[in-house]
Amino acid sequence: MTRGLGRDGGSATPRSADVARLAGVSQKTVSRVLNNEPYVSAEVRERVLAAADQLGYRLNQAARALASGRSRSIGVVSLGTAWYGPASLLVGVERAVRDAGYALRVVNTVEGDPAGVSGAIQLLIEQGVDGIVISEPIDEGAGTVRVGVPVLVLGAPSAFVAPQVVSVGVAAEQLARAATEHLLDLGHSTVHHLAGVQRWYAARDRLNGWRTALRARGRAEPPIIAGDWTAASGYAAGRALASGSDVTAVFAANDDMAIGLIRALLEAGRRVPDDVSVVGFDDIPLAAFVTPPLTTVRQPFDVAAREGVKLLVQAIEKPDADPSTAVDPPVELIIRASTAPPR
Amino acid sequence: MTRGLGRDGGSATPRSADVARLAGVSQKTVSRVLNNEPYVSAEVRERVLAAADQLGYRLNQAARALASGRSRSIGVVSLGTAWYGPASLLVGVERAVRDAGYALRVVNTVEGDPAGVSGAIQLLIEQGVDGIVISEPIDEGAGTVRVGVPVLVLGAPSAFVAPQVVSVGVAAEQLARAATEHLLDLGHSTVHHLAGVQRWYAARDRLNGWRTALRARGRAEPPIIAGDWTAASGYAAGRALASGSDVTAVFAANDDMAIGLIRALLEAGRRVPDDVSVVGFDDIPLAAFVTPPLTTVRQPFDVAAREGVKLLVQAIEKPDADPSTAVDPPVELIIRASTAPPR
DNA sequence: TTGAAAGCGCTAACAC
DNA sequence: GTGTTAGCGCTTTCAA
Repeated sequence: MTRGLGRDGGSATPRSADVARLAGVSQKTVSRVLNNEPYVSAEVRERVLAAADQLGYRLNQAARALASGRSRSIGVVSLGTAWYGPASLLVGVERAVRDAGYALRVVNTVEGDPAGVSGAIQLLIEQGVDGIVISEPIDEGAGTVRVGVPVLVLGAPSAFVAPQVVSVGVAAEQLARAATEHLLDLGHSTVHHLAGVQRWYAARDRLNGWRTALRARGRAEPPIIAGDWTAASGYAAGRALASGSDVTAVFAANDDMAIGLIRALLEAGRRVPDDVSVVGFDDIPLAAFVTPPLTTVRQPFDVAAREGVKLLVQAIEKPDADPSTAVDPPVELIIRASTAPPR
Repeated sequence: MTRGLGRDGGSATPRSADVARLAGVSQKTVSRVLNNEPYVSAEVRERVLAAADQLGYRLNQAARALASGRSRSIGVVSLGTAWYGPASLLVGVERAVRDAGYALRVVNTVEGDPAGVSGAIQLLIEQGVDGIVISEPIDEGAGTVRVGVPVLVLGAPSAFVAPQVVSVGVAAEQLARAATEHLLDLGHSTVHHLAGVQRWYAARDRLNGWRTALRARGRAEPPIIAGDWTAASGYAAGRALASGSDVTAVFAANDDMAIGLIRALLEAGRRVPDDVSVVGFDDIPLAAFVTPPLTTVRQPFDVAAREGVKLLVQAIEKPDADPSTAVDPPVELIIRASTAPPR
């Protein structure tokens, strides 16, 4: 693989031996300097760095990976959607991985893909990643997946066997509970739940948080309304719900469904929040600008990604160290205008 | 780099020599089979494949990259945001790259990052990518960037010097023109434009399309309203606009701004579309579910990504072939309820 | 504190 | 059709 200016950018790509020659040292010394190894005199270090700079030298990562057995790259398995949650998580992961000095490789899974997560992991393993991030896992019913490198599961614990499995939550359950309690605190006798796709652990977490809040106060648990994360499914749920006059409060598993739901409610002549209060989940950028502005909860994606990757890198670089546990990020409930006390 | 089950998944990771031994052939023959090279008898091929399967053999990509000078990976420079446009493009690129048999490496740029796009490209080059995708480039004023591998620019042409530069548009200009013409066709005497950040080529394309439509009909060109892509900036623009009673039609450079704009208009007592018609850009999943449902245009992200990556792979694998040009995807205008004839 | 030699696991070029 | 011989550009011993 050619590098620097690349394929045939005029002169041949310099290698570490060229740098060594120019600096008047051995090739190994160049390697030492480039890897910040000790036992190099400051004077030699300077000389090597200057030579490398002069030549426009860039390290060949493939050679390094082959010789060292480590690729300094991390792979992420992400959902192949442009939805706000997964997309935000990916942005956070990229940032954290780059800051840690690793390269990022991405493989998306698509709904209905037979290979699924384990297929994506296989692809990443072949590419020689040092660690794997599973972003917002879904339950594929495939049982346990065995992996030979440390794994970080972001979003919800899942079934993996690996040298080390780090799991960092995105506070979904606490947030769902907080959202439900907000509605209860407002005086609603109970709260309906418009759920996400239950194969997603994220959907289960939200459902569990809702259920926990209800039970803690001894409230009736209304039948769950099934959604599929899309605004269209929220809209369909809203049409069905509009006829049930006993519904005064709904907690939707994401903002898109909440917005679809509200639209259907409005069309059916039910006012929000006067007749029905609605809480969403995600705090998408638009949440403050829909009508009415949406009360919702915000997931700490950036914190989760940063903390999680930190732990993953630790597991990669110090396999024997005790896995330190991640901090629980603060729960953020954003109260806007889609919730009010019942009439 | 250890592979297969990985780091220390019980037994040592098998190499091609192990497969060769088991199959009773030379190591080179294994290589031939694995690379689908000709001149291998069907019988031997079977035997090798069976042996590889039995051993759970996985090719070591680092070794392959080092020996062949090609990494079979493509790097993408993307914006570090979870916004719908960039996120959709990334999903499309990942899909297309994987389907082409390449691995994907991602480096995001962040607003205000001094290294910017050229820094991201450097990182990718060091990682040994065979080609680079620039997703939705922005003008950093850094002049021309030199790269040694083929480059695909997705969204708008930009300044690159590379062995081959492929540019595939996402039809932004035609779509902006169609959006503006829709408003004109409805009978509006002119159309205001709520623009995106002008450093983004995407924003310039939309502005140009709007301007072209106006000029083609000899209409007055109202002063441009500056936005920053966010709903908040659309909201601010809406408040300012609400007082100008001459405004009857607005084309916003994305849906988020359109939605913020509409909200401000509504709050100020101006009805949409009765008093003011609004067209957005992107067709985000929520566009159909806001109030009123948003008339907008849809960018062919998936087509652009697929076509673009096809051309890029061609440039990588057949550097001397004539660069075939991409097809122009069809323009899609989605008329919903935020536009109507002026009163 | 530095250097020489020996691979890492593949593909490339050439022989047979 | 198949095998042999050399590397790819680094890191890892081990010596000095």
